[in-house]
Amino acid sequence: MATVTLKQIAIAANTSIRTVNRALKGQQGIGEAKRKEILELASKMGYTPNIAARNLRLQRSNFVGVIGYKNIDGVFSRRLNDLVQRLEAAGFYPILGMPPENVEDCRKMLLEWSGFVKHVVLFQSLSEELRNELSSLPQHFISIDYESISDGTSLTIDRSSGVKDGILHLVKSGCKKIFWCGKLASREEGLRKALDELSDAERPEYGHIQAGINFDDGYAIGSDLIASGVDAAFFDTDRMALGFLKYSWRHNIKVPEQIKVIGFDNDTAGQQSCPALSTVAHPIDEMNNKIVELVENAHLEAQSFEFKTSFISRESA
Amino acid sequence: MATVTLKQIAIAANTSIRTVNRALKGQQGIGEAKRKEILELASKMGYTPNIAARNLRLQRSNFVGVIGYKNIDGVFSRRLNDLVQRLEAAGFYPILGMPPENVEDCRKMLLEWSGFVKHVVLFQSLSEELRNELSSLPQHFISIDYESISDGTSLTIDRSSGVKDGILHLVKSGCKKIFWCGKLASREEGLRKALDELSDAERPEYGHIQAGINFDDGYAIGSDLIASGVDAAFFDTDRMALGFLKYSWRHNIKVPEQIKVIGFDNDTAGQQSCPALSTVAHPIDEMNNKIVELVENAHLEAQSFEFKTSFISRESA
DNA sequence: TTGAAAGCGCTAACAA
DNA sequence: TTGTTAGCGCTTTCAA
Repeated sequence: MATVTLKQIAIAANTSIRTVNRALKGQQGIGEAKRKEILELASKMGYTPNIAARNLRLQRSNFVGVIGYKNIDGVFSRRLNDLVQRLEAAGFYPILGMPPENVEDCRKMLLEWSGFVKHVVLFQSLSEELRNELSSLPQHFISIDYESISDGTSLTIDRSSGVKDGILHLVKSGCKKIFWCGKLASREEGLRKALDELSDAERPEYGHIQAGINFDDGYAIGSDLIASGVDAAFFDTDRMALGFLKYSWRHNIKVPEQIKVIGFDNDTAGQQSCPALSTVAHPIDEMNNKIVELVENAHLEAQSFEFKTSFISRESA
Repeated sequence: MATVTLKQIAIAANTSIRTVNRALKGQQGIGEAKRKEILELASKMGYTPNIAARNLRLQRSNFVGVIGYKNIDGVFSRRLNDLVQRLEAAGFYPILGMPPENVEDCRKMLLEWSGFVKHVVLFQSLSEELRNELSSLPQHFISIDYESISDGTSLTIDRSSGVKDGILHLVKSGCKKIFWCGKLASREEGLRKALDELSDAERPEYGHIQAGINFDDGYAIGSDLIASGVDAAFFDTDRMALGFLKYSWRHNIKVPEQIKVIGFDNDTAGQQSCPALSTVAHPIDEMNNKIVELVENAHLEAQSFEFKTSFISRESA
């Protein structure tokens, strides 16, 4: 912890705190000789300003709370990485917290942050109970992608836009029978939009396999999917699509020749898979820009913004 | 930011700050009736203690600086994820910083943290210039895996142990000709140790392909590696091994039937690849335990500790 | 040009 | 049982 203080320098220089402060801050109203002397002394003594004390005095904060996913791997890690860089460029640093298990833990964590943090970015869906609890806390909440805290601002993601483009891409590539695998309503909405946009002649046959959204789930539905005789499948997540890729690899099914595959999330693993996975990407840059803007300008009113996902075509479709 | 203060409650309750403080802290020396009244008032007014002020007064800190990799994806993200959880359980929260580009930026960042943070965990190799600079700062540095800051403590990883076990595993599986692909000395050391440990009869033929350590590099050396007629290859990183997997997939080479493959890092992508990648894992749990221990006990003396990597056998070898 | 002093919100020794 | 007060390290107003 900071160890040498203004006072100590003042004593050593046989002057007042105010004068030392002037010298250090490069302010007017101090003789050149004295300034130089103090500066040298400060550097010799290894002075470091205590920003915590400064912020207390100035009622400022240079930290931003970030509450993330349990599993930092995956999309969240890329989002966070980008956010950290942008915040840093603006002179802010993130304080990281895991999403709370219960109301108690959550309250405790945020109280530990109080006085340090004005804004908290929430990358996590929270129970209504928790959201109510939070709205009574002094911080301003920026919810990413989920229900906003009352009085907080929210940035949401339109997942359907990228899915729609993906499906249209499949149709343009000649697919006649497309299945949706998974269970997330946000994805289905994209599917629907694409189908609605197509004429009766263009519209492919469409089906749905209900399934979980992890690697193993994608693997598990492999045989059903193949049995259905589809041209193409859209999966709720990349992990899931990767699971299906594993299935088709084991059973000698060629992707995309026999069946085209699209995932969702733009995970790193999908960029490196065989074949490389076509996917839907989150609007990371745009959202993070907005977050930094809100933090910098200390916007504390409730607002909301929406951002669109986009389709990325790679080897699998 | 916290908005209602002890003073405000004191005024509202028509008493002194000290009494309010006693009530809130559950301390002795206050009448039951008064305590109850104050507690109710505080909750009605939405009081939140300002921890920044408390810490300033108590000369304490509940944050830990963490300087990470540029790219938070990969091993680092898993390490960080685990560390955040452990720190939180101990009542600490990480402040995240990107590894600095230059001495200026680094100094600036750490100065912004002063007063908030006693310990800074460094997950990044730093130039000697930077390390010297840091040793003059008030924080205590815990270097993970790299040259330590003078007066700091360091936790290092013995990468060779896991590599050695991987190679021995290959030999036990009957491999007669093994190549090392990459360029990292830490990996070669493991190879050497394995070869030294084997008798002349057991020792496989051994070769080396010099290469970069990314996905594309692994792909690029595919043809050379196949041409060499090896039955197993060890790659410096999982990304690289994944690149080779892509090559072999494209050229219809069966892994592990024709060639066994081992990577390094235990990346998520390698758990999901086809085939699942055998790899060498970092000692994440043990290291993070030690970090939390150091932070909790406010160990400020220079120390060093070493941790071992371990081999994980999956489908590719 | 220089310094005394108040105060950010909190804790705790000490006095009443 | 209650209150006064000093002080953590800093900034800044105001007076000298």
